[in-house]
Order: sequence, then C-alpha cells, then structure tokens
Amino acid sequence: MENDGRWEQNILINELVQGMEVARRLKEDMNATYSADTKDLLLQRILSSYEKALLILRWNASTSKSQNMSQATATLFSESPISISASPLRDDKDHNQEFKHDSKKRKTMAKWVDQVRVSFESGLEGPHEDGYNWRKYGQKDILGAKYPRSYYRCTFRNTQGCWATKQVQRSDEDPTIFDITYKGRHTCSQGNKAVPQPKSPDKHEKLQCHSNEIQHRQTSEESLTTFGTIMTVKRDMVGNGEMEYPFTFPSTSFGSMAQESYSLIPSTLENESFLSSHFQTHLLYPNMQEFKYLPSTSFQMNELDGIYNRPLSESDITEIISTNTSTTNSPVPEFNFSLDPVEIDPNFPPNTLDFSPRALINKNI
DNA sequence: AAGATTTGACCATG
DNA sequence: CATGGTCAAATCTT
Repeated sequence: MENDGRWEQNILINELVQGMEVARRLKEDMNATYSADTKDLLLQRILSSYEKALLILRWNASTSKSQNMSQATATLFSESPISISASPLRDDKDHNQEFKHDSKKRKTMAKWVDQVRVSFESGLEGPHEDGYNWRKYGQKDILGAKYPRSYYRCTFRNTQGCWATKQVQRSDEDPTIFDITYKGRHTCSQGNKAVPQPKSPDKHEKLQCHSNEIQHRQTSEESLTTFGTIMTVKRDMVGNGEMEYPFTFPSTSFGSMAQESYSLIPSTLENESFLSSHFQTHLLYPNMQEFKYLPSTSFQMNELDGIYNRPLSESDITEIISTNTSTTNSPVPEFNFSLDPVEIDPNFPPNTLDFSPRALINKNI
C-alpha cells in the first residue's frame, strides 16, 4: 500500500497540470479560434481540475483509510479520459431521442459508445452489477468470437423511456475479461441518481456473492463510494464517424483484481486499435499488487500529455471538456460537481449526450 | 401473475 | 449475401 501515496500524488499533480494546461490554452486563444461555448467549456474543465484536486486533498485529510481514498481517486481519475463527439454527418432528427422509440430508426441514429474492459474472477457467469438495472434482450454469436455477445437494455426502457443499452462480450484471449460496450445515456431515475440505489439489495447481493468470494466491508459513510476494479478504458472511433468514448467502470468485484490484473495491460496493448491512433488509458486499481509494476511516474499523465501537448482543435477541446463534464457527474455523491452535462454544449442534443453512466456502485455488502 | 431470460426470426447495413 | 442488432414468442424465475 505504499504506492497509495504516490498514486494519489500523481493524480493530484495530474489534475493540477490539466487545469494549468487548459488554462494556458485558453489564455493563448482568448480572443480567437474558440467559440464562446468552447471557452466556457474550457473554463469548466479548469474548474473541474481544481475541484478534483481539492477533492483528493480533502478526502485524504478526512479519511485514514487509504483504500477508500484510492478508490475515490481512481474513480475520479478514471473519468478523465472520457471523450464524446457527435457525428456531424447526422442530421438533427437522428439525434432526436424521439426517434429512438422507433426501432427502425435506431440503427441510423447517432450513438455514443462506452467501451470498458472489466475483468472478473474465473468461473464467473458474467458481468456483475454496474449500478444499473439491465434486461437482456438478445444474444448473438459473433463471427470470429469465441463467446456470444449479449445485449442488454435498461430495465426502465418502457416505464421511463430510458434507452441505454449495453453489450457484453467475453474476451477470447482471457475469458475472465469482459468487454462491455455501453450505448446511450441513462435517462431513467437510476441515471439521474448520483448513487443508484439497488431496488432489490438481495438480488445484488446474490450477484455479488456469486462473483466474489471476497467481500469487502465498508463503513457506513464510505459505503456510498465503493469502487472496484477499474481496468482499462479505450477510446475508439466508430467507422461511421460516430465516436466511442471511454469511461470507467467502477466494478464491484474487488476480489478479482489481484488475479486478473496481469492480463489487462497486455490485452489492451495488443489490441490493434491501440496502434491505429486511438489511445487507451490503463486504469489499475491502486491497491493492486501489480500496481508496483507500473512505471513509477504517472502513466496516466503520459496519456494525457498526448492530449494536451498537441495543437488543439475545437473537437479536441470538446473531448477534453467532456472529460470535465463526466467528472461533474461524479459518482461520489458528496462531491458537489453539479454541472449538468446536457448544458455543457448546447450544440449537442441533450438526449443524445451520453456520459459516463455514473456507474456508481452502492453495494450493500 | 409479472417480470426476466432464452432463442430463433426478422431486419438494417455494408 | 453475410453479419450484427433487435424483436418477440416461448420459457423460466420470482
């Protein structure tokens, strides 16, 4: 656990550096290039960096449990590489959520994809709770894939018109890894809640127990912020110009980390998408033994350097800003990041803006 | 009985 | 036409 300090420090530095970099960009382009909206987003991004930095400091000071601190920082950081983009090729109708109600149109509408890689202990049936209620609606054998792909949609699709979906695909190379692709933003009550309250704790508990031999106890206060395995995050462009954007997935599977983490870095590095100009950020749970195998310097910062140390287009800014917006949906309830992502960029139709599913796990272990 | 899952059929897309 | 995504009836679970 001696790495916790370094981890937190790196994140802290990282956040401050981000804020500084964005501020510098903003200063340079104060009276040119960027639109008013973009500037506003930049400012929000800056504020977010400081908020997060302060958050880390506050948390550090208020808790003696380094584990929870690490969980919080990991989660916070993990929200950073999120990016979103609307396809400029789509007309506004396609962005209109109303069209989502027409299944015939769904394939042509813009979508935002979150892709997450989550690992589990071997022997698991499948992915675990991510804070939302999903209903399986299909399964399909995928060409070249060893395991079938499962399709889930939000349980509240009919009752609340929530069109969030996810796909779960077990990894060929490492069956303990599941690629989970999220599409659509939760508009249901769960999606609006900072902390989804499991409606049926028993069910969740059963799932959790099923997937983990190791259960973690929490203090009452910290029970709201139980985050688990944050594995890898990948950003990919979809072929039709749609943007996949990464977000992190606060797994509740604590028990699996030590075993599975070995495979995470290789599996993602080998991924061809990594070589095709996409970037990936590896987020490893700070308490993992394997954490020590990571470069002593902040590997995340290197990733972010790739963002900040190049000329920024407006779309780049948008990506960075959306990083910010995601953090405003901080799953940590007591953090008062109240920015509504919908308001971040007026050019984005609200209902199609998708952010991190705020996958906050309120696990009642 | 209501809700969830399974699974083959259907459909859109490239 | 092959493939992936979704539908919906049948089936299972609660």
